[in-house]
Order: sequence, then C-alpha cells, then structure tokens
Amino acid sequence: MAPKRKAPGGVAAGSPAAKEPQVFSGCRLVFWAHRHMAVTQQRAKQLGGVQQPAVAADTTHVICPPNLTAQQAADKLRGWSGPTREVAVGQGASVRLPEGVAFVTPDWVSRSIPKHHLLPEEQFLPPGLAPAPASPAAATQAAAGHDGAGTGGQQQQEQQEQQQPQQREHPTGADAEQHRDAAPAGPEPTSSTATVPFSSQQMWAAGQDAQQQDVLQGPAFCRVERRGSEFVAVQGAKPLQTVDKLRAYWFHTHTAGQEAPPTSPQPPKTSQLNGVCSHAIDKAVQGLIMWNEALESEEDVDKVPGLGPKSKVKVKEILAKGTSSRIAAAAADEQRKVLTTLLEVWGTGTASASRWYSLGVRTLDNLRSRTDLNLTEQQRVGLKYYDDLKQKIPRAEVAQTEKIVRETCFELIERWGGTADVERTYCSATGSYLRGKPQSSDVDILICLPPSLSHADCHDFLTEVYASSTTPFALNYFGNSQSFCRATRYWANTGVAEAARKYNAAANGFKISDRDMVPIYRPPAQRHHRRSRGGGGGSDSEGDAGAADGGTTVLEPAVACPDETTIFRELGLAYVPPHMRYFHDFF
DNA sequence: CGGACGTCGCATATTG
DNA sequence: CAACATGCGA
DNA sequence: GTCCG
Repeated sequence: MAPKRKAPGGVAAGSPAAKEPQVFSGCRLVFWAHRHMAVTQQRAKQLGGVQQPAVAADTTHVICPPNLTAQQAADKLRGWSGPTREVAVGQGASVRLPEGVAFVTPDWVSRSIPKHHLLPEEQFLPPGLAPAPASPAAATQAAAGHDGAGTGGQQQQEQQEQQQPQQREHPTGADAEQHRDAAPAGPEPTSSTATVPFSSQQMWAAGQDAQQQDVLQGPAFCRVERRGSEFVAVQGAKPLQTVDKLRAYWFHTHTAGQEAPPTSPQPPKTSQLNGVCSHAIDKAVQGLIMWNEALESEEDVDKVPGLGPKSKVKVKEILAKGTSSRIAAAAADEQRKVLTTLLEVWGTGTASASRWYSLGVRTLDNLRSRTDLNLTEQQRVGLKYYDDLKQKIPRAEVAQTEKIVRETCFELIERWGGTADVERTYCSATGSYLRGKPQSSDVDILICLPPSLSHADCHDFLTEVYASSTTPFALNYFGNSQSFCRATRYWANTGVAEAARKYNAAANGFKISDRDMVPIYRPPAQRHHRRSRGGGGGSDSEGDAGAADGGTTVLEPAVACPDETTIFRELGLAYVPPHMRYFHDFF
C-alpha cells in the first residue's frame, strides 16, 4: 500500500488545471487502489480532491480496487472505531463499513471527470461490497454484479455496450463470473454439480416462471444440459480459453504467453468517428488492455504489442502528463462535437453526418428545421424519437417483454396444432439481454418454430423466419456481441483450414452467416488487389458451385449443426455460453 | 510503398 | 425501369 | 494507424 507516490515524471500537478472544473472539491479521498492508479489519483487531486492516508472521520470516499473483496475491506478497516453500517454481501457473510463513506471503483473518478460532476456513488460500488440479494430467486439484479455494482451507471454513455472497458483486470459484473470460472475462490461451493439455470432456455423449457430467468449467478461451474433446441453446457474454464483465443486471433495481439492475474494499466478510452483507423486503434487499445504489467517508463510502453509509433507517442504522453493533448483538442473541437451528436441519430452514419456538417448543420434542431437535406425514412424516425431511442430499457422490462412474447408464441403454436416437438421451439430474448446486461437499448427476440410447424406460413406477420435447421446459426448470430461475432467468423474464415478440409478437400475455411456455415476456399494471396466491392448482390459471374467474391469460392456441403455446440466444436473451440460471448465491446 | 483492415441484407441514390 | 453503387445497422 | 507483402 503506498498509494501516496507521485506520478512518474513529477509533472507539476495543477499546471493543466487552470480552468478545469474542480469536480472533486470537498471530497476527502482515500485510495486503496494500487500502483497503476497513480494517474487517477493525481487527476483527482488536481481537480480539488484531498487525499487522505486512511479512512478518517471526515473521509467522503474510498477508491477501491474493482475486485476488492469484503474480506480485504474488513482487513483494511481494522482499527476503525467510528460508527458503522452492516452490509450483507452474500454467502451469509457481511462486512461493517464506516458510516457516511462511499466506496467506489476507480471508474467513479475517471467517469466523473469528463462529466464535470460527481456521478452517483451507488453505481460504482465494488461488486465485492454490493449487498447480496436476500434469496437466490431475488438475484434478479446483481445478475453478474452489474446491477449491484451499478445499475447502468452509464445510461447515457457514448457507447451502448458499456462497462466493458474494465473487463479483464476488473472482475465486475459478468467478468466476475469469468474470473471465478478460471480461478474459483474460497467460498464458492464448486464441488456442487448442480445444474445452474443461468439463462432463459432452461426456464422456458421447464415451463417455469420467466421471472426467475435472470439468475446468472450461482456456482461458478455451470453444468448445463440440452433444453429444447439448444445446448447450453459449460464446465471448467474452457470457455475463457476460447474467448481469449478468439480475442487474440482477432486482434493479432499474441502477447507472448500472457495469462497473468489481474494487474494492469488503465483502460484507455475509445474514440469514434474514425473511419479507417478504428481497427488499428482498437488493436492498440486491446494490446494495452491485454498487457498485464504496470506501465511506468517509456521502455514499458515500447514493449506493448500492437502499438505503432503514433500510438506510442500518445501513450507516453499520457504516462508523463496524465493526459493527452489530444483529449483537450478533441474536447475543444466544435466539428467533432457536432458530428458526434449527429451520429447519434439513428440511421445516420459518418457520410451523412459529414455532409450535413458541410451544409451548415450544427444542431439537431438545425436538422429538424432544414428541408433541403432529404433525410432517409430511418433518419426521420431516428430524429423524431431521438430522446426515446437514447433511453435504455431496464433488464426487468426486457424480461417482461420476453415473457409476454413467449406466452403468446406458445399459445399460437398450440392453436396451430403444434405437436410434442414444441420442445424444439426457441423463443427468447437475445443480444445484450442474454449476455446479462443490466439494461438494453432494444429487445431482440428470436423465435424458432418447432419442426412440426415448419410449414407454417408466418411471413405475413414475421419478417425473419428461420428454418429449424438454421436456428443454431441464428442464435449464434444474434446472441453474440458484435465483436465476438466478428472474431468467430474471422476465426472460421482463416483459422481452421484443417477442419474445413474435412468437409471439402478444396476448402481452407468456413463462412458463417445467420443461417448456415459452409466451407469456402479463399485464395491465400487475399492481401492483394481487390475489386471495387464484394459481390453482395444476387447471382452473378461465377456459374457453378457457389458464387464468389474476390476469388473466394463457396463450397459444399454445408455444415449441419443441430445445435450451437456443434458450431463451436467444428471450429475447434470450446463451447462458450451466451453470457460470456463478448470481450471488450466498443460497439 | 500500396492495400487491407468482416460480412451481410436492406433502403436509397445514381446511372444507363 | 433495371442494374449498379453507396450508406447504414447489425 | 498498423501490419503485411
């Protein structure tokens, strides 16, 4: 513990301060966090916070490591004799915390700064100190700690798949699950082989109350069985390996045999608005996040993979000054601000936003009043419901929606004369909800009719109808986070030539869509000239056995996957349950 | 240095 | 009007 | 912005 060290470089604290809002004035802060928090500490102090060596009567906040356990907290608080409040933190354990002191993660500091005001402390409670639900059934929230730690906490954040930046090193939320998977800690009764209903499939198949489906908690080792049309089975830490494998492959950041315990640098911010560079920047950020050692010297920065010369300069600047000149520049950049706002209108991409800007649009009201811009239908809708669309939907509401749809669905099946194979019906919310997010920006419900009703024509009221043979692919497509989806496809494309060869001697990869998985051949020299645009459209040039684009050939036969586990197996990957299918979503 | 950086379907714009 | 190109979200 | 050929 010696949190009191100055940031490296000893840059005069306060120099950049001049006009910065003193966000933390009046705060008396105790830092329980570690070395790599030096910059955060420094910033908090620059902005008016007063650091204290230990909890005292006038302490307002304790900044904790995100993975702080109740036990650790208790240890650090030994010697505190003031008034306390008791918090039950699960497994019958409880901890006594000083009255009137807020316990928050470092995120509270870093997120409050750009907001220019203090964010609600409850939303940054370290999961280890989150009050445990009274009963398992009431675990509805705190599902994966998100709620307990902070419902949303980022409702109106820039990106919608929030909370991720802390992933790796900060086992909060769903990550906590992962970490427990990897390294079961004391109190968890991992010996139990109980089947844990961690996701909805089991609940509905068993005809149970949909309300209980939120239970993502439970013994770390989920042992899951086949239910309905889907498998959901996990055991041990393998899913994590798969996640890491895909992540490494996707980002090309093969950090030499790194799989160390949580220690890390601070998660960098992502920027939007970058068309082409974003991939490179994501990669650099990913490299930083994966890096498990504190960055203290410039030489340290040079060791991080994925950083090119430009990125290194920026990281080094942050290392030295605690901030980057680019941040101030970006904040002051009018055009950037306007574009960012315009991009928030659904249906608007960089092209439209830039065009409008060049035509003088500066605000949403400009956009509303202009008649010369020819908004698309989607953009009109997006503008009209701008505020509504920014609203997040609480998890409970998604659950309710899902329940209603499911009941109606099964009722309909019955009315249509669906038979006993109704067990092979799928009707569940997917997307971020399935991944355990405390709130969602939309409700995706995937319905797959049972084989006995495969002939049923529902096209007049459903736009997407999946044949039962395609449901595993649909699930895989809709259930995964975007980045996980990308990574999986990328892996299938280029990472499993061997497996593909077994299907077709000419194949060197697979192509996965939302309805099938087919072997493909892609010419090795794909990094070469390419024509204008891929042949997305209908049949063209190539005559026989599957069309192609850029020389890629689609081959036979398609891979038959009766369930999602097969997809993973064919790709040589350990099955990953839906709620673990993301890494670090910037999207 | 030049080119890729995932892939798809849909809606809309442009072109012939 | 059809064929193609672009923009967009997922 | 970075990697690859």
